[in-house]
Amino acid sequence: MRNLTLKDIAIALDLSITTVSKALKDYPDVSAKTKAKVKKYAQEVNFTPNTYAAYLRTQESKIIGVIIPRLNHYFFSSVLKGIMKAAEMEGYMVIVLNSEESYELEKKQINRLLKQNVDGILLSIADSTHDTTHINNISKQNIPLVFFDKYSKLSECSSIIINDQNAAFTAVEHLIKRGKKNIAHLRGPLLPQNSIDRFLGYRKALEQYGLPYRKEWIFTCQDISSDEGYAYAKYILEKYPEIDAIFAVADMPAIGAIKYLNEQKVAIPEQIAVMGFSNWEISGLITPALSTMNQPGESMGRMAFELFFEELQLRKKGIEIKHQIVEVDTTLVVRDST
Amino acid sequence: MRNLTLKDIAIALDLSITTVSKALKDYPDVSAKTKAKVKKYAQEVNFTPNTYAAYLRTQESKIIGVIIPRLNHYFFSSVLKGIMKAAEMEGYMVIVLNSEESYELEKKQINRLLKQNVDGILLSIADSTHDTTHINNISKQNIPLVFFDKYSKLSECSSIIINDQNAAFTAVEHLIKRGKKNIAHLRGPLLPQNSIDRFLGYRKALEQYGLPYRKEWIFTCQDISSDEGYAYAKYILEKYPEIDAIFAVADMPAIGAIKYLNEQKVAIPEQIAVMGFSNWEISGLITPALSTMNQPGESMGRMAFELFFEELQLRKKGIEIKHQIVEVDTTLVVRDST
DNA sequence: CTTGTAATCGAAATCGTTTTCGTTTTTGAA
DNA sequence: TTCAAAAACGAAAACGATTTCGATTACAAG
Repeated sequence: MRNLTLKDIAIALDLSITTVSKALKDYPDVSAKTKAKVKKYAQEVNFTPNTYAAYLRTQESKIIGVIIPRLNHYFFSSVLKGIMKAAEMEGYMVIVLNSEESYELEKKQINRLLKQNVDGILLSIADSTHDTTHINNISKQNIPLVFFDKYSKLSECSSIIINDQNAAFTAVEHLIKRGKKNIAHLRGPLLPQNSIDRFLGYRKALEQYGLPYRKEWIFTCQDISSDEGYAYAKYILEKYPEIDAIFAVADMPAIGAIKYLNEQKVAIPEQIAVMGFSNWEISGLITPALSTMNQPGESMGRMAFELFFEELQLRKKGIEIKHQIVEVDTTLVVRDST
Repeated sequence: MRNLTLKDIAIALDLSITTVSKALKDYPDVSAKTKAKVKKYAQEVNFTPNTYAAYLRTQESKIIGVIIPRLNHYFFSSVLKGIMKAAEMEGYMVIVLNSEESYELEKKQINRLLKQNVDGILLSIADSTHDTTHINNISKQNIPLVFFDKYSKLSECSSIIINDQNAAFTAVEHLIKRGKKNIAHLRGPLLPQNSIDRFLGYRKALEQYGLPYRKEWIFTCQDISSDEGYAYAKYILEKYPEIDAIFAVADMPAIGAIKYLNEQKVAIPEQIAVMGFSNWEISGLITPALSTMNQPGESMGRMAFELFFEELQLRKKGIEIKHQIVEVDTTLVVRDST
């Protein structure tokens, strides 16, 4: 049982293919009677135009591509969920690709999407991406591109992000208001702007509250894993017993740190407070529950799609597009670890 | 800059479109010289055939659809990761849809995929799905369907699953070997076969080791959430202080239970041991680390794609397909909670 | 120098939809 | 009744790749 075509309908109703097509698309040169008849029949037999044939003429695939750097990762899969829900409302399908934080893979995936003729690409740049020529290829093909969460200052396009610096500032400020004076930072790697910004927010908070910034209290997590948090917590406890708080670049290292501190029966938050970043589902479930900054993944996803969709409409109308950088609010989530 | 077409190459090399197409597909009636010339040029200009145009003739979209019931869920996003990696190796793209465990939405998503003319569908049935006529529509359209993790006995098609009953048996057996005698079970809802099977495995282990099965020690988690685990742990502690172990249908309720037990300063595993199911990334990071059954999501995803791909090849060759039910091994992961 | 065969190549139809443009029919006014 | 304008419809040409089948060329044998 194959799908019906316009031809099938045309034969059934003794009309031409042209008229059927036009009736379904409400062309003005089809009579109201004919339109009604065609629409009724199409409804009955559950007809929808073949998207591949339609593409050949319209050059619209009604498919967008999404590239995320990590798949089984709470924040990114939340974003994906938001994207998919918004896409569905406008009748779009979503092809998902994984860059695994790899520059090479990201390049490859972008090319795959371009070859697939998607109507737009939503991208969260891989940590290891150091240049953007592959990304600029997207603009050359003249299809909308929207960054989410991680973006590149080198490529001019719409983005949906959080203000990492302000959020980190808020987080560290919270630790300070809790009376903490010696705050270490588990920072992320050098490449994604996010971890730089969070680091800057950390430093700014120290400055503003007159606390000394100590370089040796900055520890870099290369893959932002719990293992790193665990190891650094151990190192901190042995080497810098005066440290009374840890601000981690993400929830995972924070959770790893808590695990080690729990094992050592260190009082959290009394002896050492721990602050995460992102608010993963799990963060409220560990003991002690992790204080963190909430990053609204799902609505970021929805907004990313909406940015794409707006841009597409403008392009169709030939209106010049001005790219928007939308900053989403983060909120402080205070739990038991601070 | 639009994508190149066969026509562009034909003009550039002063050949016909036909010959270019045939050269690229290694037809025997094209001379070796011409083939080499065409292939070299196609390589240089990075030509790949337009998939939409190709589809019209071949009826192959090189896209598969995946429907999962939950997106920001460690196990399912791991499966997705495995599917996508395997699909990429065979040049397939993956459209992902979310059923949100809803029967209605699952129906809708299947129809969307059928209208999109995907080459195959990989499906993990929603918990609330009670009949399968919408699934049988897929067979009517004659496209391969593969179940993963959750499946329906009513629809005959290939599946990649674990043996839930045996795995649950192993889990409970482990608790028994640890000397636990009063083992409660946080079971899942009545609909997905998985939670029934896990329950049966639990009961079988009790029987086999001569422990009494007590109906009032079975607690049903409707959405398999940590909140439910938390609440039931509280109830258990107050009402049945003799219970010395909890086997949960999944990691999330187990984590919720541990959270409550931690708050009440109950010794885990001495007073109450807790056993999960699935082995989420986070399960090893809570305190105490959760013992659980490992469910290899990523390789299940890979194998699901492979089942689809094999079936597709057979169909192309006109060979009759016999559906396979592949059972993947689970492993016992012993940590600190038992 | 024919002639038959094998090796190469290309014209054209096809997939299903969209859209331009021309044709037919209807309508209303003169 | 006649005729122009408006309304309704359909033929046909795209879109880009695939594939059938016919046409051309090359080559060897007679």
